[in-house]
Amino acid sequence: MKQKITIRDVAKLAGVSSATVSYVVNGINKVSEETKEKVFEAIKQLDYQPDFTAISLSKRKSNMLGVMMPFVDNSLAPMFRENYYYTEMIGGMESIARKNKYDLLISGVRDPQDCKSWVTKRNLDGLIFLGLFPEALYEELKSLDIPIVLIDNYEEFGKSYHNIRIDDELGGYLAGKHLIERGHRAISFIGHDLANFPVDWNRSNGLKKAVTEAKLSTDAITFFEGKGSSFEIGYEMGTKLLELGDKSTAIFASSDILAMGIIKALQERGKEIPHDYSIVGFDDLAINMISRPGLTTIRQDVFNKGVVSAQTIIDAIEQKISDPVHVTLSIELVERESTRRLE
Amino acid sequence: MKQKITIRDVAKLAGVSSATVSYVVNGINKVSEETKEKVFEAIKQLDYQPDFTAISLSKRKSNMLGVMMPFVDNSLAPMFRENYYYTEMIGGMESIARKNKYDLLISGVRDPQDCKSWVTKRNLDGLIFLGLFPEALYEELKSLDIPIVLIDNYEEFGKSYHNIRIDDELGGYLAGKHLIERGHRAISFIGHDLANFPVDWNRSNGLKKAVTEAKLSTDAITFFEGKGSSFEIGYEMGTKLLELGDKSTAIFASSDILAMGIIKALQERGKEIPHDYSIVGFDDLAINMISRPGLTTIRQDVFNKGVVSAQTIIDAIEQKISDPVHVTLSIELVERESTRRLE
DNA sequence: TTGAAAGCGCTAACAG
DNA sequence: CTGTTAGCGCTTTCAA
Repeated sequence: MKQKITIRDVAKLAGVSSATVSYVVNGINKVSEETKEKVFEAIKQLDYQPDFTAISLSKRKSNMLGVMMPFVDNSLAPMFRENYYYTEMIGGMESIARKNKYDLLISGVRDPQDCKSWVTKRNLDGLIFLGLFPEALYEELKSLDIPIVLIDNYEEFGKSYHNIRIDDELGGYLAGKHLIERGHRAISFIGHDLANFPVDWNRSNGLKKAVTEAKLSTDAITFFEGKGSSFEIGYEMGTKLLELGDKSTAIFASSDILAMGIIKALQERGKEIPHDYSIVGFDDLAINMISRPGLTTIRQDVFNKGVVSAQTIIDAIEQKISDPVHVTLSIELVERESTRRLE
Repeated sequence: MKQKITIRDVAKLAGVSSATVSYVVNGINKVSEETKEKVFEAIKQLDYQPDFTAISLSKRKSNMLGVMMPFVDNSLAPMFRENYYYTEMIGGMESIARKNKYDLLISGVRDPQDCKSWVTKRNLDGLIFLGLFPEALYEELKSLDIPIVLIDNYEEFGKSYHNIRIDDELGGYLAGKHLIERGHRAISFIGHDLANFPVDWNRSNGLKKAVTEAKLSTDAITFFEGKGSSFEIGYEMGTKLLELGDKSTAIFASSDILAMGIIKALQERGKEIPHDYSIVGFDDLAINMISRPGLTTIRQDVFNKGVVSAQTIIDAIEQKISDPVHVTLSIELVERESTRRLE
């Protein structure tokens, strides 16, 4: 194996000290043009690559970002396999990270200790949290003094961190309004554990708001809660809805993937979408293109959410911002074929 | 910010030298039980976390694995957004990596230089390649002397690296046999640039084999080649197939996502699956659950492919293997509702 | 069985 | 403007 080219090799070849090389490499402006010239020449000749590990050690900065994902069944596998929401967002983060010469480290976390030690061991410069974690985790991390970005967080304690989200209530409202305007008077809401998941709770709340605004009784809504937000759960809920003989004409699902599961269940039982049920989803992920009929949904730009999150944390790391940043990204209803006007 | 706890703090508290602490931490067996005891006690008391960066610098080993993904349109975004094949596989890698205390770094590469410098800068211990890259890249990397795992590679030069793949030709053969046994005598193959993508070429070749074996003329197959393997391309190809007035009764698509695009195109033009066309896909990704009718496909365990790849590279890093390992994982045909027997 | 000390490659006072 | 030098936190000879 070839010997690694170090800053000293460059220094020697350029006939200067390693400090000078370091200055040049880091663009510290106190080196004469002439010397710079020589150094650059030597760098090119040797194909010198500064070692991030060493930089990291001496600067206490790794240029690495940690991305925390929730475990499902003690593993991240289901996340990667089925949570297209997260992978799409990670795509956005990656693009910004690379542009700024950061690398992304992705991990699931068991307990706060684990997480903290991961950050310490790897010298991570910042942390992005996808999903909900126990408050103790954030508490534990406070002492680390690195920027933290929370996505879709509504917790009180979350306010002291950077926050990137959308207006979930507005999303629910738009969905509700869309259905009500099309004559639906009995709507089923299908979401994930409303008591514990503020995102779904807010979406359902938006629906309620639309119903109230239209001067309908809130009985117009039937609530179904699953224990998760997967295709299978959607399928389960759809089946349940039929079994219960629910009389609603429209369904608002708190995520696209849930909606797809519901649609499958309904279609398998001979129901036609949108003839028998109008359905609205949420997110507008890339998988939507697969769905037939095309899914009417509340579109959020998930990729961009990743972009903004990564940019926020990098800005924070590089001291361009200090106070917690709270960003609310825009959403819109996209009408496709899964909803219809009730005659 | 709290001062970082170093090995010296532990040493001091335990009343030993830092070298001794290092021995204990690394399980180097030349420390008396008694001293070990004291050291462990001190570690616990201080909640000492060895710093990977420092370890990395002094051992020249980072415990980080690089995963290279191909760029699409100069970005990884489409990969994360739509290539469920890769994300599913990354899930598998992550699980093994974490178990072995490795972290995964994911990157796209522009040119060989870039890649090499990434490895050098980050001190990566190993590299996994998803997809096809120019040969020059691998050449460039040779001098780095780190283990490299290639996924789905059929190139001649790939033989000197570790290789994880399936028998793609067998897959094509199984698909073809399935269709032929069900009475289909005119089959369209839809794949990605056969001249340059051996995976698709092998799959099509398997189909040919089945056709030949059944003593049919190879005219029985019509080939369609798209420039990619996405839903959109599938849609495009499906449309084209109809426009050409192709008389085939069955379609073998070289990936599920392609198949879904094809199905969408056909269904939109009023064709019924499997009544008008029987369709077989390839991979059996999680998105398949969305498809209606359920897609008959060649199932490979993509998650497991990630697992095996990661395990292989870790074994190589830790010197448990030396010669290039070539693994061929098993596949099977999964029959669902998208294929039918021709009467 | 333990410790002193010289690195690993780079940065950043400080001195000149 | 440039160089000297002391770290960053850990490993690993080598000697005791």
